[in-house]
Amino acid sequence: MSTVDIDSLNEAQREAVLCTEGPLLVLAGAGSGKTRVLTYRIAHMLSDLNVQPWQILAITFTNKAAAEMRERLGALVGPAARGMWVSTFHSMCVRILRVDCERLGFDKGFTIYDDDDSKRLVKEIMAELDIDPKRYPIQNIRSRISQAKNELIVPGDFAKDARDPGAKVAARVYEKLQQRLKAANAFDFDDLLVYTWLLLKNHPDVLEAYQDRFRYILVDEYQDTNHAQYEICRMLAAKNKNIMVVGDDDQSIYSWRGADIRNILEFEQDYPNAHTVKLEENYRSTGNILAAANAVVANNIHRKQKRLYTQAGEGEKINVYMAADERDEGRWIAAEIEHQRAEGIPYDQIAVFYRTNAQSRSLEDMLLRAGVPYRIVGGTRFFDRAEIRDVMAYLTLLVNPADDIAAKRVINTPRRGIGKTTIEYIESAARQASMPFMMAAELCVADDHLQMRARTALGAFVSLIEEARSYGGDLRKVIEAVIDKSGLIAALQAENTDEARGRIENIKEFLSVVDEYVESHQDNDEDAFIEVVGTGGEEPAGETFGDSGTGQGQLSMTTLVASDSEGSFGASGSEGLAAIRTLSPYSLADFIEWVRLRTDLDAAEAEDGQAVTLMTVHSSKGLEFDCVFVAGMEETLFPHSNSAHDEAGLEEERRLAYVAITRARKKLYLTCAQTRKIFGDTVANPASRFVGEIPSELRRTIGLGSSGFSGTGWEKRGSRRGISGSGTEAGGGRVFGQSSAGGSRPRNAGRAAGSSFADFMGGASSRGTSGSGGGSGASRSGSSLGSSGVRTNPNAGKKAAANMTFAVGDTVDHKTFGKGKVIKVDGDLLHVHFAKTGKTKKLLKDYAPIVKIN
DNA sequence: AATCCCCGTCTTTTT
DNA sequence: GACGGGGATT
Repeated sequence: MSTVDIDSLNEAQREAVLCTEGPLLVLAGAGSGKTRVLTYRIAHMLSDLNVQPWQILAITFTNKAAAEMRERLGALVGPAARGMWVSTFHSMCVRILRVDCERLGFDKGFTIYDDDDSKRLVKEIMAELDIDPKRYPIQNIRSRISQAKNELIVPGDFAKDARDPGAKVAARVYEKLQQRLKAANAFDFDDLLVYTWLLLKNHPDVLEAYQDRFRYILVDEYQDTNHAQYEICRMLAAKNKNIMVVGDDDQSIYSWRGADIRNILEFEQDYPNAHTVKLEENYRSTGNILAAANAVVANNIHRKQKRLYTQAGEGEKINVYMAADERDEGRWIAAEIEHQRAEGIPYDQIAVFYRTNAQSRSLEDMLLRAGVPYRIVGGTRFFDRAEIRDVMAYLTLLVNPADDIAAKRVINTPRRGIGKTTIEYIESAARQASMPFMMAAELCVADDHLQMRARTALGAFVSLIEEARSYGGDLRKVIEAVIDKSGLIAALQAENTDEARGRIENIKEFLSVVDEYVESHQDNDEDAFIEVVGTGGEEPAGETFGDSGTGQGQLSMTTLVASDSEGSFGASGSEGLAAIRTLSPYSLADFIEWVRLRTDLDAAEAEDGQAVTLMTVHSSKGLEFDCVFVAGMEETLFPHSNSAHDEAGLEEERRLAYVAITRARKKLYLTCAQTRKIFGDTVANPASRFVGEIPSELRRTIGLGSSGFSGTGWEKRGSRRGISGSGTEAGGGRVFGQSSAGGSRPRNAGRAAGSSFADFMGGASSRGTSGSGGGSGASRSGSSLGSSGVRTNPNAGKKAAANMTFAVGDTVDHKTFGKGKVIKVDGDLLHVHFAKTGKTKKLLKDYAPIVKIN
């Protein structure tokens, strides 16, 4: 009778699927069929329990996860899932705010500030408040503010509790930041959560409408929720208490973003009658891979005890490759990928993970040279490119004239002769009249304090924007016209450089993103009447912020928001239910919103299919591959030195390693490089302790130093037998040769293999690895991994301050300033007085070229 | 107003 | 080693 094949589930999975009423906590180990449970549960509700799709709210963390769930649901129940809400926390908040943000004093045309925008704004504010960014680094202030927002601490309370000077400064910035954001009719990422919380908290009717609408709530990756997200969930679920949360404390890797593991650990306290289900059978990985993952994460003290098991066979051992340097590492990975491919594993079943985005460079380079097709997920994102941001700023400015950051970005981009003085003049005019920058700019056209040249240029810009606001019709055509009128393309063409041509290509690519958007939202209008259920059928179309007084053609783009009439239609049918608006393929505002909440451009990836995937470990969460490489398994990189100082940080790094390992189905490779270029310097780091935490019988070491490697790298260094004299000498020479060769090589210097063959082959140590891969031919003569950096790198002598500790009174030797005395230690920051200059310098202990003298 | 060059900072991870 | 900011130069 059921359309859902319950029998294909194991007992625990079935229990979770069938338990639809009341609070439910599902502890789902890696690869235990979590997504399957989620989708089956929803399908079960829809087809067996007569639950309406719009009564279900499924929340995920990434767009990727949301897309996957939607897809799998579609496959399971087809169109029955229409109108159901599967979204990320952030896009859910945007939609809620779009409907009722006026109650919070925002206009419906609000825009979303991404990281870069918000950073610019904070920078501006700090300049206005005359705060020295040297003393109070912007990211430090921003992260304090962000933390406060995640904890739902409003500026007033934050200021009250501010004790240290940094917090006090942050409090001032925080207060002003919120004012400025509101004036700009903008939310930053954190605000989306905070304001949604405020809305629900202060407007019981709104809250109730959503509570009535969302009778069933499902939250994925619950271990990654922060306090704000937790509160929003709690409020939404308070009435019906039908909330299911799924998570795994071992996969909590976002504490730096405010994720609070307690949310999952204390779920049972929040909901005393909560049902708990544990999914402990792993269906993904081989026995060895799972055993390795379990062994690593077992070193964490703060975790829920659990045992993940599999019925699969042992499978292959885990391969640990010791590379000479990061280029050798990339080269070997490329060769091994080809090898695996020859064995029948398709490219898209192979992934290479790394801890930091910076590592992707050398990996990319080597894959490119080896001709291995790859695609990168995340990293320097398409939408972060300057030219794309420029285009976006133009579009944003049309929809939200109050967006000062957007206005200032494009007022002189491309150059049109509006310089610093003019901009500053407009700024002060805007501040005095407390009006948006753009409005002040309009007035300044007629201001004779400004030079005629500037006024003419300004006038051209203002009318350009005003004219663009009158465009209407097909979204793609509108955007094309805006780009054309902006002069961006023309300016790039005039540059006539390869770089500029690349940028033009990117803008063209952007237009195909527009097409993609239009296409994928085409059918939204048809089912909008299911989805759009108005609280009061309001949603006035075409109303925009502030500029109604300026006359001129009103924004026809927002007039084109389609679902208005249908919204009212829906409202008449279902009184009191919360309004949800879908994205319209005709609305510029909706398009901008869509782009803003999009972090990955991997929708376009599906077609090319045949490529290896490169990404950070963080973005790998939730995915799986037959064959996984984890590059850069070295101390200071993974675990990252910034996290390795305290136990909590280290445990999170370990969970990260756990996530990486458990992505692999059949084959797992861990690689580390004996030396690596970081900040332009060659440094040597021992192998990651996480490698050593994998029982040696589960792994097989290949490559350099495989004979001498005994596993633990870090704590055993120095006592290692493998440090042979000859190896060290060879290593030293090579490092020297390599750094100069590497330095002179132009990046992306084409694929002319002939000229760079020697370069490609690198140093002597990589001789055996280039061609057929497999690592069998790798040199075994090299020095052991983990021999100290000072030894292998002659330059490192004065740079190996990392992991060293300093105390007040220590004497240090600085590469350029000579001898100095530590007079203050402030975390990683050292205050050092140098006799030679007579000055006190603040140095970061991990970066400064200093060495302790005893 | 635009460009160039020097300097310090920096790289965790993302919605 | 890259990038942005600040200052000097054109």
